[in-house]
Amino acid sequence: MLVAMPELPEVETVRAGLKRLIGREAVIERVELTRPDLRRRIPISLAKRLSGQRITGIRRRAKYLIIDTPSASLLCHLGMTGSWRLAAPGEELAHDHCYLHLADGRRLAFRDPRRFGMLDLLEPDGHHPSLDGLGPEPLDERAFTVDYLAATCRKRKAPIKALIMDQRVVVGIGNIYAQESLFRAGIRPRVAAGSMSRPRLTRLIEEARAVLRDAIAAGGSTISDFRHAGGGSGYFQHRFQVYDRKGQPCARCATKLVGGVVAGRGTTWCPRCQK
DNA sequence: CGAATCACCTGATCGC
DNA sequence: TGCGATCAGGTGATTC
Repeated sequence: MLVAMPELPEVETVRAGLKRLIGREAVIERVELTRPDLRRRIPISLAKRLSGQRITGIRRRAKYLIIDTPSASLLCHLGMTGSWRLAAPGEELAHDHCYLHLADGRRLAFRDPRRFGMLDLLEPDGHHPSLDGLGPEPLDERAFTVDYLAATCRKRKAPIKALIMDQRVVVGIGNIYAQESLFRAGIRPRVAAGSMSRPRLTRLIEEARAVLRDAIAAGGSTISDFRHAGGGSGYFQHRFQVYDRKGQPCARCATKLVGGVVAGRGTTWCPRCQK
């Protein structure tokens, strides 16, 4: 089965799903933690700070989900395998790490088998070590500009793929959407960032936005243990053109796709379409 | 400083 | 059938 990890479109889909699920008047009656840590320790004050609080909003920043309350916010990263779902009464799955018991009797479950995710408190001032220093949102046309990207790439010898996956440069793009963006833009992943021309960077920005928008519109991509908020049925399986397709024919020219390790991750590209 | 490498973790897959 | 090795990847720490 084709797999896709939670990158910007998937997190955005979870955000939208949770928001619809929660509705207008949701109150967190109680927070139940089933373990003290994920990849990092979960603060013991988290349950106390969020219990009894009304949910005032659900946001996304980069690949982070933020559930706001007047007291503090819940900052959540899905890591590789994190998911939120509406748990059926009495349902407890392996790797359920946190339950938000709502005042209306419903229960939201955070599950993350691999525990690469994160649950933390975000103070009302909005500052957090994981958020400070993040780059612009790729869909923010005022912040993620070709001027900005060209200045960032200048004199950098790292592969362009490494740059666009670097959350300090631009957020939300992981191994999958980096590969898809580069394919669509006709750029080889190993090209040195500093050697990219302005027109090519412009094209890359456009294609990255396009593929992210497509995936959001399609409801995010998915993996076998990834559930959309609400656990709905029939979630869409996004069609990738290069990710995990090494050895298969290019969708555009039918040349056999090649692969290697770029920026420390498995990477596939078309040797003919991408220069 | 930039760039590369490793650690974290479980489940899926592969070879024998 | 079973079992060990390998791989996947976001982030953050470490190394060069």
